[in-house]
Parts: sequence; C-alpha cells; structure tokens
Amino acid sequence: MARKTGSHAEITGPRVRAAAQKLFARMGYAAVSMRRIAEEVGVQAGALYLYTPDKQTLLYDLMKAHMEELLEAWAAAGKGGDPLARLEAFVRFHIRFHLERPDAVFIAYMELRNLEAENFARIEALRKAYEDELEAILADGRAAGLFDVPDTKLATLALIAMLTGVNTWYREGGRLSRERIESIYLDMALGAVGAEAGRARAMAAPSREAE
Amino acid sequence: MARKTGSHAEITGPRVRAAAQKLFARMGYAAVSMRRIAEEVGVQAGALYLYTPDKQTLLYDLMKAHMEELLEAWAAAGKGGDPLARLEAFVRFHIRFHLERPDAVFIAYMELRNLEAENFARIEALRKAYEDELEAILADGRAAGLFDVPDTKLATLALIAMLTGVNTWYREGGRLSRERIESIYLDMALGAVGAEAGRARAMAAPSREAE
DNA sequence: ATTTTATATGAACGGGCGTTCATTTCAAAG
DNA sequence: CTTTGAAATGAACGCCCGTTCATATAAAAT
Repeated sequence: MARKTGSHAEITGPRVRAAAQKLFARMGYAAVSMRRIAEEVGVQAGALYLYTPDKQTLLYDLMKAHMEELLEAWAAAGKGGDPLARLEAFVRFHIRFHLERPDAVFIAYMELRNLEAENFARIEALRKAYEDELEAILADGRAAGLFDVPDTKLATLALIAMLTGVNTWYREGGRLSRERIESIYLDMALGAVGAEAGRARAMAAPSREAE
Repeated sequence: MARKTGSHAEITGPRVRAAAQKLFARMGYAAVSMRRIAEEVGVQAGALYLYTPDKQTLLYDLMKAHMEELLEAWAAAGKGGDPLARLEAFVRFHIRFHLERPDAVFIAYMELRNLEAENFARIEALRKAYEDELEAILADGRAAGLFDVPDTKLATLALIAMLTGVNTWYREGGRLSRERIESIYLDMALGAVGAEAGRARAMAAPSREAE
C-alpha cells in the first residue's frame, strides 16, 4: 500500500496539491470538502488519503511549502549591496514572487485561522523570518543614515502590507505591466521610509525637492 | 409572530448580530454554524430565524452596516482643508475607525468570497465609494503640486492596504499608543505620496521627531 | 505464471449542517 | 380573567461532512 509514512508533510501527490490549492484559494478551506477536491482530481474521496493523512495536513503542507519557497527564493535573490539597493531588491522580489502565485499567497494569509495551534505556530515562525529580512534592511539603512524610520518593526509591517496588497487588485493583462507596478511601488516604499535619494531620481521636473 | 417582513437587511436582533460578528471574526463564516451562534446568544437555533431570514443575510447585513457606518463616519469627519490636511485627516480617521472595530473590519475583508454574487456587488460598491474618497484627495493634491503620485488609483490601494494592515498586529495596551501609531503611519503615507512638506517637519535632526 | 505492490473504489461510520414548523411559554392588552 | 401575539422550543427534514476499510484492479518484480 502507499499510505503516508513519516511525520507527515511528505510530498503530497502533486495533482492533489494543485486541486486543493486551487479550491482553497477560490472557496476557502472550510467551504471545500474532500469530496470536492477528489472530484477536481478525478478520483473518489477515499483515494485522497493515499496522499495526505487528513484535510488539515493538506492545508498545512500547502502553506509550509509556500513559505519555505518564499524564504529560499529570497535567500537566492537578495544578495548584498547597500541598504538602498537591498530595499529595492526586496520590493521588486516581493511583488514579483507574490504576483506569480496568487493562490498560494491568498491561502497563506486567509487560512491562518484554520490551522491547528501547532501548525499555526510553525507557519508564523516562517512568516516572522521573512519579515525579519526586511526589518534588517531597514535597520541597516537607518544606521547608515539612509532611511528615516522611527520604528523598524512598524515600517516593516506597513511595507509588507502595502506590497502584498498588489495581489488584491492585479489581474493578468491589466493596464500596467509588472515592471511598471514594481517601479511605482518601489518609489512609494522609498518615500515611506524617507529614502529621498532613491526618490530623487524619479523626480526631474513637476514639483519638489532635490537632494 | 415576529418573523422578519421587509426585503431583508432589517434590524437583526442586536444580540444575534453581536454573537454572529464575534464568531464570524474568530472562526470564519463557513466554520460557524447557526447552532453555535444560537448557543452564544443563549437560545435554540430555530429562534435565530425570528431575526434573520438565513445565515447569508446575517453575514451580508453585518458587512453592509459596517461599510455604511464607515462612509457615514468619514462624511462627518472628513471636512474641508487643503489636500495635505485632508490626507492627514483621512489617515488618522482610517486608522482610528478600523482599530475601534477589529471584528467588523476582519469580516469585511475576509468574508467577501462567502457573499452571494448580488450581495458581493453591493458591498464592493460601498468599498469603491470609500476608496474614491481617498483617490479624490490624492488627485487634488497632485493637481495642486503637493503630491508626487504617478497613478492615483494605485496609490489609493497601496495606502489603504498599508493603513488597514495596522489591524493585523495592533493589540490593546501594546507598546505604542494609537496616537503614536497614527503619527508614524501618517509620516509614511506622506512620504509614499511624495508630500515632502509634511515629512519635512519631522526631519530636523538625524532620525526621530517631536511634534 | 505468480507474487507483490501501488492505486483506487464505493459503501459505510457517526455526526453536524441550514432550515422549517407545530407547539409551548408568558407578559401585556383588553 | 381572558385573549392576544411575540418569543422561543425542540424535533424533524434531507443532505453533506471527514474519515475508514474491505475489496478490486492492474502494472511491476520475481
């Protein structure tokens, strides 16, 4: 038989994962039945238990994989540079990464409350690790006199909320290209942390300062 | 008998509303049963139908009341002034209003997908009306040469996402007062839209401000 | 050709769901 | 008192839930 063995979080069948991710994102974890997921895969409900011990683990595995992928991708993309360059890299990376997997992102921040306490704590730890990456950039930038940030924790949460917000309105083939969106959000992020040198280059004519 | 009469959205019994709001916010609409709500009220499930035609209407009424309250409160608070003063008023109003009713706010943006198409469209229209209030401020500010905003629609959504984000981490009696939080977010918002006049007053020395 | 193994079925389990409704309770109105 | 009628009960409706399991199928390994 093929019943799952180890301490769960195994390589849940890709077809099952894909079906669950799609349906959880569209209808919400609580509103999707195992029978509905099975239908999407083209199988009977009982067969799902060859790939996951239960519905909760299916959700947890999706969220865990997403968060780990996020951290790994940033570790690979966010190399060195001065704080300003690192902030630009972070902003562009965050928007691009999140726009590329809207379903996973949606689940990761809408279904937190449907995780059992233990699983919730694990996902929160991963989220915290990601936030810490941005906070370190802001702290370094402040220390270097590049940013004007009274509270790095607050600024971190504010920036991440702003950036992730793109996912709520972006639609493929819309009015603005991803590159353009990244640039606009980058300018807003730089302004929000008082990094006026970064903003200056986008200014030239119409109104204000030069540094 | 006391069965509801008009085209629904009546004055759903306040105790039922309060119980539903609390439970929907904590566990999610789909995960809360009518029996659980009844238990919270201290009544049997059947009695709830004296106050609402069905569960869906209970959710819709909560969201509609919240959005209308939001629009009315802003209409009362957001009087005139130049765009900079109006933006400051909006930021402070938004944070204060949202921090005062975390359950309603949480439901309003987490349970949209559980609304039937017709109800969804009505709530979205109210949300759009609120966003338009901010967008008008940004458009006026840009026209007056006060803000540097390449796309008012994007900036509107970015600012609202950033401001509403406060609700995800704020806890009563935390490290920072609401007033302090408002001020910090105000500075970030002003920076994000390139309103350097507003930020300037906070600059003086190397990092912090005094107001 | 036989055994093994992975994959799947489909019926069944106990239980919870939203909603309805005939009936009861009980305070206020007459 | 008696009548009214709003407020609430509690049983019942048909249906869907997550999960288990004995059984079937069929490809791979022997």
